[in-house]
Amino acid sequence: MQLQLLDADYTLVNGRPIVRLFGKTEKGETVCVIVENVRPYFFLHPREDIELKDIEYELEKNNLDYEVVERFLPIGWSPKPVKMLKIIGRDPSKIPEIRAWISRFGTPYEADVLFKYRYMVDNGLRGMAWFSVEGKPVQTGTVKCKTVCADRIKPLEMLSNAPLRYMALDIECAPQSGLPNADNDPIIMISLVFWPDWKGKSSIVLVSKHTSLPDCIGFADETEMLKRFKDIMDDYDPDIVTGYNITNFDLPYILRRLEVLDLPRDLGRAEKAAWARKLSMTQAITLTGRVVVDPYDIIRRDPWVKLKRYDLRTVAKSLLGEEKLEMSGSSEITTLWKGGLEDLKRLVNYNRRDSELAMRLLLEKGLLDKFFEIAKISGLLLQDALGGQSMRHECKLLHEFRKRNFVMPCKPDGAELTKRKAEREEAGLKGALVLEPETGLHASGCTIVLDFTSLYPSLIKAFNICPTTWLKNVGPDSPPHFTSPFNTCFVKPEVREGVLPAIVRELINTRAAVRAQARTEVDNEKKRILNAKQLALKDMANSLYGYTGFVHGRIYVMDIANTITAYGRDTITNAKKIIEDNFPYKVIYADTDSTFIKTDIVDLDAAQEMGIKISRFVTERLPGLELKYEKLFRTFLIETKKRYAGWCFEKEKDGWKDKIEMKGIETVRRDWCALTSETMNKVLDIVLRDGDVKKAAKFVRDVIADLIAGKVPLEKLTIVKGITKDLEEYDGVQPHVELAKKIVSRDPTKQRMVGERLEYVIVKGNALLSKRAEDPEFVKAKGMEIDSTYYIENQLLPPLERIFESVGVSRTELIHGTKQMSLLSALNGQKPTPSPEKTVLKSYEAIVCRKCYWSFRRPTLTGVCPTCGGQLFFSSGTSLGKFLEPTKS
DNA sequence: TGGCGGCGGGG
DNA sequence: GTGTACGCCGCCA
Repeated sequence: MQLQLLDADYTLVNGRPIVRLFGKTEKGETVCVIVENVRPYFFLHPREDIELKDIEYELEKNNLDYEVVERFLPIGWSPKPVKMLKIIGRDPSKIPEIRAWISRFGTPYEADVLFKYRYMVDNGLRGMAWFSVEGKPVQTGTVKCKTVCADRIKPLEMLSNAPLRYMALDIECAPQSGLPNADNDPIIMISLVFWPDWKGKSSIVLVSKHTSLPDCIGFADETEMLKRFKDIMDDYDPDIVTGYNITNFDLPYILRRLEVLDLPRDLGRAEKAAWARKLSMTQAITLTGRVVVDPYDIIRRDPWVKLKRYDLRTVAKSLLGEEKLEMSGSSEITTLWKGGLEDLKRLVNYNRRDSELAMRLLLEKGLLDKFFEIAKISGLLLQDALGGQSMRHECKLLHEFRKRNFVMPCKPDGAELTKRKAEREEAGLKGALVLEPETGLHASGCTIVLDFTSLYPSLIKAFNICPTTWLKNVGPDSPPHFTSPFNTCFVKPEVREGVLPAIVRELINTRAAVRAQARTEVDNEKKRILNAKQLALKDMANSLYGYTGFVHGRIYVMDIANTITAYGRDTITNAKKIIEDNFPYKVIYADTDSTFIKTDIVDLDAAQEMGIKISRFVTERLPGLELKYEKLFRTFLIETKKRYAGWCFEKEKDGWKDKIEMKGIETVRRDWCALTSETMNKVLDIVLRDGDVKKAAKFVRDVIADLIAGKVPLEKLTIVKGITKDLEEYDGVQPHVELAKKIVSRDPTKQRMVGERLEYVIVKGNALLSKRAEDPEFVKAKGMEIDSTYYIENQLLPPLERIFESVGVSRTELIHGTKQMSLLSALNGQKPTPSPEKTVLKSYEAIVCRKCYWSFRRPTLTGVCPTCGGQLFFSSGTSLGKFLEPTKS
């Protein structure tokens, strides 16, 4: 039988552990493979002064077996392995105790590896990978699916994935007041969406009162409903359980309700009760044999998805173009629940839609694809592959260390952690090099961006950087080695290839092969898997460096993390020098692994050609590394380190494609109103595409004028913030909290505002700013006036000022000529006339008339503006509008 | 610049 | 379950 490994756990039978592997056949059947006769173990490296017989006595006393084995120590190069004890126990859960007392004899290794992983690693099994089983069917009474007792298990190499069953769920509850509390507030409704269908239905809504609405099942009460919910779980038997924010809300809530109502909680494929453990903020839910997938978790952590908010409404809208149904908070749910048939119908539809959206996000956006591959590469079970980065590397390293006869250190305990943190505090981990940018607008020629491909992984590989190759003490007898810019030494690969370098090599080579394969693959399903796989390989390679500097990691050695970044800084500095020594261009900015080269080339094709030429030139001179042409900016504006925007051009099959690209300059932020975001975008657009700073400044003045004239619609001025706790609990004054208090005092039916999301605008008045937050509807109804000064000062100008300052337009110039000028000056006690000395000049590309904004390439002979006689000042790129050649796009 | 405090998603 | 772990943003000094 061939199975794809979906999940695993262990359980004790007659005091002895058995491993249970939950696998899927090619046809989608679920099989639980039972493995007997596996014992927990770990390694002990005894102290020099300890005699074997000292330990032997203790081991015997505690009914433990042992073997003397030879293993390499993980930190620091040594030519020979050392003698260690492999301590073999019986009950995995007893290992921590054993480890605690045995530590007085030496250093334990791998004493904290989860038992299921111990087995998997020892047998070459990886999550979502295939394996073959020979065995006999058995009945256990504890596992709900077909069960086989294994005689022989062998890992297999297969690309395909078994068909899985998905179930999305969403609950509703009607709290009496405020936030729902699982101890008291019942679940009123559960929507379930199935893929593929369950009994011909794609969805069903369970309702905790009698109803005859279509595709619904009504029950006498919550208890009956929950009983049926579990029955459906067992009957449909999903592999994947999903739902929006289910890990943090729905599942823990359901589990608590089952507990309160004294109902069984075995929602998985075995007898074990499902359980939720609280981490720092998020929880983790374990359903044996199934995988809980929360689209919220995945989307929020996806670096490609940048949204203002990550609620289901925003996410569904932007990723699926789909709307959530209208519902104005939990108080409305309670109202509808108490209402008539139409109300119930609306609630049911609302409930059903949320499950549908979660399911669609998961399936249509292929959210799991990459994680399947991460599981296969790292060896983690799918459930764990959905978690953080560190576990992936830990698992991968465990596999690779074992293959080479190395042992893995345990995770740091509290004392070790304190030590590491102190060490870091003192010596510090020096990061990447970020060059001080030449701020301002660069518009006279294209700015070329060249990136080192996978810089840190390449460095690890090129210089054999690894704890296992690290020469702690270098002497005349030391084997051939590299000496790093951090003054650390690593033996050369011909002496021994490090484990990290080997992992990186495999990841990089496999990725290249997978990408090549993906290009020629015609089958769409296979192509999708291959693409997910290359992304997973890239993720793994790029985050390996991070693991070497991860305080909670098993191979944390600050010297190694420091070595990698030191090589990185050296590399980028070298690249800059090579470029500037050999080409007539300047590197105006560089960050970690990318360089920005300013040229005088206006033609896009010529600029790209030059970029490729430079990248080849540099690559030839830096062995083991590749500097690659990335993209070009026709115009490029940089404010500070890490904050820039550019008119980006990328050549595609059907010609040049352009867009405005921004890094660090946020045009969307949840505490900004729409007007700010819109104005920011428009300003960058004018500056970069038209190259016309004066036009951009005028645009801002117009917006300010509209604002003062009250012509800006309220919707664009609305700021949204949520009330998260009882109003009395807030200390300090915040606008939305003050508004909530007002709403409560105006409307006695409103009790608590917890959980409400408030929209507000700031109105004119003499009171403190926070006290002047108002409900937009109330403002409309009462015809109140908004506080334009607030919007200009606090919303519009701060982000805009930074942009304009970098192109040499000061705040005073920005608002010059608007009524606001005098208004603000009066407020700030400033002189109303712009003072030229205060004008910020950072980049000098043009000379502009202060009065009419006409611009010149050189200072005029008279020293004043020939058109209007106005005073001239230096600016950057202001005259661009006149000499920018139209491009092919 | 750095440290502190609050908040996220869900109903 | 042989585990014990956030990370960003705004405010204020």
